[in-house]
Amino acid sequence: MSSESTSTRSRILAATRALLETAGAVRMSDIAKAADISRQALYLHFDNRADLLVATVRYLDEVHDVESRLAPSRTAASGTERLQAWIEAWGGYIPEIHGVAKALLAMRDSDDAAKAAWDDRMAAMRDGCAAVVMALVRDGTLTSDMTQEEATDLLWALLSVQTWEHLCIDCGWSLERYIAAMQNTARQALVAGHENQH
Amino acid sequence: MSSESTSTRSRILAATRALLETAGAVRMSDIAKAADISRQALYLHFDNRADLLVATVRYLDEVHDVESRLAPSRTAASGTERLQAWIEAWGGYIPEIHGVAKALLAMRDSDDAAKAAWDDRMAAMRDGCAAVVMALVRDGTLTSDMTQEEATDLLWALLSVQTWEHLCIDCGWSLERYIAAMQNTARQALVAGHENQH
DNA sequence: AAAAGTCTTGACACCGCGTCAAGTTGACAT
DNA sequence: ATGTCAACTTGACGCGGTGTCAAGACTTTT
Repeated sequence: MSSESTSTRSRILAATRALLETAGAVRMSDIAKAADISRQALYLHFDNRADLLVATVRYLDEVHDVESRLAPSRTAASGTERLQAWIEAWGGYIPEIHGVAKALLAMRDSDDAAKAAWDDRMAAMRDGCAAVVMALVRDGTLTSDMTQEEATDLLWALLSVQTWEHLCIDCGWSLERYIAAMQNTARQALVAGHENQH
Repeated sequence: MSSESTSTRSRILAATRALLETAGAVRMSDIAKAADISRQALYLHFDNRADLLVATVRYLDEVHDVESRLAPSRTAASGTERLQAWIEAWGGYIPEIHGVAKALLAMRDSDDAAKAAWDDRMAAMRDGCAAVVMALVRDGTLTSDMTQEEATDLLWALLSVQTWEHLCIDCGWSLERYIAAMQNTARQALVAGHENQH
C-alpha cells in the first residue's frame, strides 16, 4: 500500500506541481511528458486527473512543512500578535500552492473529488482563522461589531486565495505589501480599539 | 448588423442567463433546448460559446439598468457616504450577475474571449472603486497607510465576486450582513480617523 | 416566380479524458 | 536458465463536448 517505487510516483507529483505553477492549461499528456513517462502510466498510479491533483496537494503539504510554518502563530502571546503571525504565515504559503490551488479551483465545478479536496484544505485554513478569533475573544479584544463566527468568516474570506490573486497577480502587489495590507485590514476589522500603527 | 430578429437572439440570451443562474454545467445543447432551438442555430447568432457568454453579460447590464443603480453612489455628498453607497449598489448587483460571472470565470483560463469579457467588466468595476477613492482624497479622508492606487486595489479586491461567494454562498451570510460587513471593513481600512458606528 | 434569410437535420472532425489489450523490460526467486 | 511478477510501453478505442459543413424546408421580401 505504501513504500516502494516512490521514484516514479513522486516524479509525477513533482512534474505536476512544476507544470501547474507555470503553465495555464495542463493536460494529462503534458504531465506524462514532463515526468518522462507514457500517458497511460499515469493511470497506473492515479485513478484520474482529480485523484492526481488531490495527491499533488498532499505532496505539497509534505514538501514545505506546513506545521512548522504555523508554529509562530500558535505560540504568539496576545490574540493580536497571533493574528499578525497567522496572516504572515499563510500569506507566505499561498504563492507556493497557488498553481495547484488554481487547477483545483477550476475543476471544482465539474469534479466532486476536486471539490472535496479543495473544501478540505479550505476547512483546515478556516480552522486556523477560528483559532485566531478565539484568541482575540480570550483577550477580550474582538470587536463588538460581529459574532465570533462572523469574524471567522470574514477573516477567512479576506485571506482567500482569490483575494491574494487579485492583489498580487492582477494588481502586481509584492508579497510584503499584501501581508502588511491584510494585517492592517484584519486588525482594523476584528480588533476592538485599534490604536496601533505597526 | 443590428435590429431585426431580436426575438430568437434575445430568447437565447434569456435562456442562457436563466440556465447559468441555476445549473452548474451548462452545455451549448442545454441552452439550445432551453431556447427551443436547434444547437446549430446557436452558431448562426454567436460565433462560439465565449461569444455567447460575452453577449449574455452585456444583455444583463441592459436588463437591470446598471447606470441608474449607480446614481446614488455618484451623487453622495461626502467621500465616506459615497463609499457606503457604492458598496450597497455593487453588493446588490452581484447576486444577479453571479451565475454568468461564475461561468465566465470558469472559462477564463481556457478561453481568451471569456477572459477579455471578464477583465472588461472588472475594469469597469475598478473604475467605480477608483472614483470612490478619489472622492476620499478630495475630502482629505483617505488613510495615510496607502497610496491612492493601493486603496483602489484593496477596495476592488475586497468587493470581488469571489469574496461575495465566500461569505454569501459558502458561509451563508445574508446580503444585508455582507453589505454591512463590507461597509465597515472598507471604511476602517480606507478612511482616516474612523469614529463612526453606523 | 425568384431570391434571401432563418432555422432544421444529420453528419463529421477535433480534442481531452479514461479504458483496454497485448507486448517489452528488468528484478528476483528457485 | 527458467518462470514469474510488477512496472511500463504502444496503439487502439469509446465518450462527451465544441465547432463545422452540407443539404433542405419554410417564410418573407422584391
